[in-house]
Amino acid sequence: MCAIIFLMPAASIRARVRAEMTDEIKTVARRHLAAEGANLSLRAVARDMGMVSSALYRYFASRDDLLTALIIDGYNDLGRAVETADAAVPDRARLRLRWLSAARAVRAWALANPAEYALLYGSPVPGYAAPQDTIAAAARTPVVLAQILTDGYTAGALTEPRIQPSAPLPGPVRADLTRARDQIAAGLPEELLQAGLTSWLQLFGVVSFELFGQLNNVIDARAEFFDHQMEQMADLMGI
Amino acid sequence: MCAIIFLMPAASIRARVRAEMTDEIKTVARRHLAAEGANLSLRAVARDMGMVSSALYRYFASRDDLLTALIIDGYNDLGRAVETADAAVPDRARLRLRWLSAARAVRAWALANPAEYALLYGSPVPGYAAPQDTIAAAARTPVVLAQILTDGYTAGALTEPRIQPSAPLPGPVRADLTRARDQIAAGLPEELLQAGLTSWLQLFGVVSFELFGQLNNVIDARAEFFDHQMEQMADLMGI
DNA sequence: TGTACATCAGTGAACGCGCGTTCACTGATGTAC
DNA sequence: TGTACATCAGTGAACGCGCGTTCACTGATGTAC
Repeated sequence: MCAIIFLMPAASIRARVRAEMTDEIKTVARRHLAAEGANLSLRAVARDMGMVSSALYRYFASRDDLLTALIIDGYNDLGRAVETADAAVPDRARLRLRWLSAARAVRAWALANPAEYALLYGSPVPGYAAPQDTIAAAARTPVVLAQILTDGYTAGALTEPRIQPSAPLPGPVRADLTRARDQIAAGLPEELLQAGLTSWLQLFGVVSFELFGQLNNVIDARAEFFDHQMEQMADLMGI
Repeated sequence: MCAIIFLMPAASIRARVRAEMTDEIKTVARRHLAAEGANLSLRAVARDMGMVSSALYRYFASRDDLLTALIIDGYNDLGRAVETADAAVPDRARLRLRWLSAARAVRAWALANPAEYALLYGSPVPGYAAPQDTIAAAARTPVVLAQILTDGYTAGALTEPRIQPSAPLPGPVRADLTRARDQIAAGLPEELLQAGLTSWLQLFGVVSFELFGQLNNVIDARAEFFDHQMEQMADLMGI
């Protein structure tokens, strides 16, 4: 018993320290990202940690690997925030409230972590190609939004978007939506998913424009504007 | 007469060569932007032109100045494309067609000039602050979109968005819209401008998501999807 | 019309930085017998 | 329980690059008298 208590931790202490170091590197890197945009410098991170730059290679095989880890963390962090915001609405049938809550969580996270947001949703970093590993993490936020619609549809509260588009879905688009539906929103009619997609685009469009400066000198009442846009999207989805 | 013909050009020949050089520098810089993203290197541009890097300082006071020039050119180029697309619709009363034409011009320009698009609408370049000079050029595209609505309103074909939001415009947002209206869309009701803003956001949201890779593995039928989104926005505006 | 002078584009060297990555190494910690 | 060996984190020097910007200069072109 004693042997287990004292030997097991001894075995994993190195692993634990390693995990802590890895986390600290990412934390420092995130701070640098915030200060300098996507020009992340390994040497600067190492300097900040009081290490020699080559030491980082014990934790990440390359600068790109560190970037990838930051991106995955970012998607997960945002996804978690959105999930939490949605889950915070006790009455699961109040779809509009859930949508607003989730949307506000996206904006709040983006404002709190502008550099990471830019890393995820801004222009691609030159010379960096995001690996497939990021996909699952990136999907968390859309999954929450789709779930809101699916819940409404399953409960019968939602049958089609309140606002009918004047033109039917083009065939190829419908095919894309069917595929997406089967992955993250089982059973949802394509028309509803389409309205959800529009809302998803609007959500990130507004946040990106606000963060990247396109709303400067245009809209000052940022929070009110955002809320109004999201209300409008709720209208569009019919929730 | 001969004196004028031969002396005047002599005086301006230096100016003309200078203008041509300036243009060539920008052209080469644009090519580099396309290849490497926002990490524009003066030395690389000079190398490509067969010049020594310090020679560029005869034309641009600094790297930031060159970037600013590229940004202004970009906004103007995009604006010109959108203006042309709008003007290409002979029947000025066909608002929906004008909107679709202008929107498609934005997407086409972005796909043809992805790096410049990223420079204008992507994450801000680290350490670079866009000067006020860019504002007028940046406004060209929104002005076209606002003009379409203003034309419809002036002609009486358009009185309010076809889709009434469930909530009225919040006061501060209305104030922002009034100010924007007085600048670029004289006489337009705030509600219509608001619908236009939503469409503007959606337009650039879709284009950015497509360009920055967020639609990968989601939507393959890019052009059809885009058109459908824009039709939907036309519905929203009531044009 | 011809000459002296001013303007200007471009050169080449230098300053003072930065970067990612590799590699042989030291010394501490963990493992197996 | 003690000892020999293996694993691993971190070092420090180096490689081979890159960058923006300044500055004194040359030599051609344009201007004024």
